[in-house]
Amino acid sequence: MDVWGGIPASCVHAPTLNIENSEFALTFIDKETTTSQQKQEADSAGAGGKAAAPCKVCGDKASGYHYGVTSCEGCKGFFRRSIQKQIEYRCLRDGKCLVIRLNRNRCQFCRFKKCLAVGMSRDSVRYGRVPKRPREVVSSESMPDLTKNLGVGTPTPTSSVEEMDTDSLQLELARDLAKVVITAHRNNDAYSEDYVRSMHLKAIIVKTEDADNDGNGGEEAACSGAVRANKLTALWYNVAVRMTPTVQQVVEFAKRVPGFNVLPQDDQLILIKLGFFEVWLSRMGRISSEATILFDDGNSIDQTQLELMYDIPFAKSMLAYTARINKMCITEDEMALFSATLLLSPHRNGLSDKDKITALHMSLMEAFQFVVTESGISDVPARMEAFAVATREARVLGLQHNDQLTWCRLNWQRLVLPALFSEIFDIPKGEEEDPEASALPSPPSCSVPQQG
Amino acid sequence: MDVWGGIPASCVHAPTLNIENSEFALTFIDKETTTSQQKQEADSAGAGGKAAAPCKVCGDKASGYHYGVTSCEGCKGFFRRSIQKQIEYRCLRDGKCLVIRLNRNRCQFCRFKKCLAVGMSRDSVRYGRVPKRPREVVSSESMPDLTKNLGVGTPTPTSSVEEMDTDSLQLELARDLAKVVITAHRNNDAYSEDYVRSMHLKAIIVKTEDADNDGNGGEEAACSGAVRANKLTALWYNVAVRMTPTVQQVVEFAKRVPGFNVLPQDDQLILIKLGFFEVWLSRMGRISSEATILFDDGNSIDQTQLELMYDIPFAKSMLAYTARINKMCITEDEMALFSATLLLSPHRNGLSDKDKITALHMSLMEAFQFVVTESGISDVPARMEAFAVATREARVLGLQHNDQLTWCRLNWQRLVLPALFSEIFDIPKGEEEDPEASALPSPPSCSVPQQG
DNA sequence: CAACAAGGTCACCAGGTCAC
DNA sequence: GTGACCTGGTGACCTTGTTG
Ligand SMILES: [Zn+2]
Ligand SMILES: [Zn+2]
Ligand SMILES: [Zn+2]
Ligand SMILES: [Zn+2]
Repeated sequence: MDVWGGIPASCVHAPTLNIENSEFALTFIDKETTTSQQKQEADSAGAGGKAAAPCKVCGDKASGYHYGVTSCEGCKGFFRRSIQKQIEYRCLRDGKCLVIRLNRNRCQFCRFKKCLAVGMSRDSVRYGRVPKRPREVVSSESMPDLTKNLGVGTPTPTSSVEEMDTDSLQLELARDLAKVVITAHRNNDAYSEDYVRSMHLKAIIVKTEDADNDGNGGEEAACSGAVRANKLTALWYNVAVRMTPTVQQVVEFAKRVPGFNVLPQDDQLILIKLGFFEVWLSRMGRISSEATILFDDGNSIDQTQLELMYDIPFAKSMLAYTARINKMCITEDEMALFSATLLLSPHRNGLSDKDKITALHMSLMEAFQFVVTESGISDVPARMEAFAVATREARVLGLQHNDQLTWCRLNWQRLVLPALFSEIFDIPKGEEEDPEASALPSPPSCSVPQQG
Repeated sequence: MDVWGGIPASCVHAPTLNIENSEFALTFIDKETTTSQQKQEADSAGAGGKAAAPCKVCGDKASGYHYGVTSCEGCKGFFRRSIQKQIEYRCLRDGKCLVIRLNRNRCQFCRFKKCLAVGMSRDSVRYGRVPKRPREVVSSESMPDLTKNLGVGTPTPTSSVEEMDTDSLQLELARDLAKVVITAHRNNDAYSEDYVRSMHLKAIIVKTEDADNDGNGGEEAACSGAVRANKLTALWYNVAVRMTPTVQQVVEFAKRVPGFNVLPQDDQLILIKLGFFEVWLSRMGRISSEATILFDDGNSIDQTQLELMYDIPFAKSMLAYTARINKMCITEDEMALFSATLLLSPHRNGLSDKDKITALHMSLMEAFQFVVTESGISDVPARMEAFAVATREARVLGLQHNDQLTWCRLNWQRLVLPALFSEIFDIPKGEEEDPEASALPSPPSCSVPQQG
């Protein structure tokens, strides 16, 4: 067979082919249908078979649903070892290694980061037989106050996220959606743009007002158990008091994001509970520097204090993230859409109506892009990519944050925290019989990027 | 020793090839693998007594499966040290030293070369327990859905796949496509990333081996017709011999790009014939400088020689292009997608199914963008634009190259060129005479790792 | 029960070590 | 610089426990 001979005249000068020599020519473009056929039968199998599920972490063949994520045996084992032992991984490069099957073992740090990023968590385990409808385990128990806050209202002009046809229609919808989200943000944010601008410089000069007003003095005290506990109690109180109003704002904001309040109540709760910290920290980033986090009342908390409340890597990550946000000089319109996309994340564990949230998220991303485009910035894709990077970083922080609350959950009895704060972070409160508090998972604590 | 002028005079007219006198770095691959280690393939079966598995590099007793190859402790350690430090080896002889246990420490260059040739690579490591059941890899060559989607010609699949939205599905497809293309590239490229890195510096120090030592003295000699013809004959021979193995690799690569082999045969041939030079030159750019083009056997060709083979502007353009590519520090993953987009260019003349190729090209561009994004580079759009510029430059070169072959096509009778080379560049070739043609470098079907 | 996932197991290999 | 040897991480299987 003359593979070269079939070429159109325009391409061929002399269609002579020496079959003798060109044994490569024969293996060339020839058949090879044997292999492609055999793999088809192996893969497709029955109609609609779902044999080829890739690992969400590395893309290898997944062996099942491990720690809340479809993953392979390797990543499963790796994640298990990582959370069992207190392993501090470290990236030898910039912390952005690509994690694929071929090189997943080159950088443990980035592999673990990817595990967290795709949602792996000890809390996300699902035991027993797989449910018919996608459903997972989360502490979705009764939530009196928070539930009440969410209410039942449907006052927003929710544009149905059903069918979208034309590009222009899509653009129209994106613009409308953006407008609604921006308004919702403006009505539920303590900061005006001017306020942010005025505080921007102040953040640098504001003295760190120490929160330990318990009179124990020595800030570098050896942190004996008692002293440390007292300090922590005061710290958490001061932080919680200043954080709690934002919970209210974020809930109100979420309610006004079109489509949010038609979601199942449980899903709404999950989105708020798991998304709040990311949104809060992003808001903080607007006026915080890389040395401190500044609250809206002018008080700030510095790295030392954060390292006391959380662990050192996480504190550093928090500050790195706020510094990143700060550096981006995000406009309030962008912050509105960014917050919405953080909240309406379809990846949260336990969501029952993932499809709808995915659709919502897509619409929000379009609106986000619209806002960025309209802002007149030169390089829109770069800006969107910067937000994507920030989103990933925020997601990792959000996942880790849950584990950072162990001390609070263990010492809830000595803490004085606003009810809403305790609820949103699953911290035990009085009147609840909770002898199992000690059975909470121990802190995996892991590793955290340190780069700026 | 002068490689480029090293063709015996008797070869100029007579078709008898004496490859013994000429460097042929790639021949050793074939020689070794086919003769001494034929039964090596049986090790994967693992049936019964497999007592003495020989090292694929030196034949010593292997200690296991290291870097994707059954090898001994010595070669394992040698390869590890070679890729850890930036060691540049150099062969003191002709680059085809036999590597066996007794003399494996005689020439590091040839030992490392052999390691690479038998498939040693960081990407090929196999961790953990050896699978008892033959492993089913998702990626690699099994992508029925992807192929189907690409084959239909609609880059935006609308069919419902599980519970994925269109956007993430498209991203999923891009990722899968990228994975397949990258695997195809890795399996069909003489250079591993480690090899490129190790050769990178060497390119600078390699001396330009001049071609004119034919005794005519003055290098600026007026190049009388006969002299020039002899020089050109030798030059073309040496270049062609070193270029030809890449043809096979590019063909194999193309065949593994999803959707390629469902194209009409004629279109496949057109794409390869018109795209090969661009892909080849891009590959060369990885290890070439702006002064020379370096082949994988360590020999290089400089501007003067290029100007002899082609014309002066084209030679300059070639070197400018390789310099550009070199400067971009393209990763192997990027090279994979870049090569694919070069090959699957819908603009080639004579294509019958342009629509399908256009769709393929679009999908590849998405996968390309995905790879660049995932690489963690800061400015993705700028990077993509750089590749777009390179693509345009390559296209111009590809078009011009066809005209640069005039001398070859006119003087085909005095030339001795590999059949495949003549075919892909439409250089006339004598009828199937040559009983000696079988002495041609046997098809280097070499070097494909293919671990089990 | 059957299906399914966490955790354990231990055959494996990358990388380091240190007499040569 | 080499390679026999060691240590620690890896992942294909296996065991144990949970859930429908
Ligand atoms: Zn994995
Ligand atoms: Zn890394
Ligand atoms: Zn060996
Ligand atoms: Zn040598």
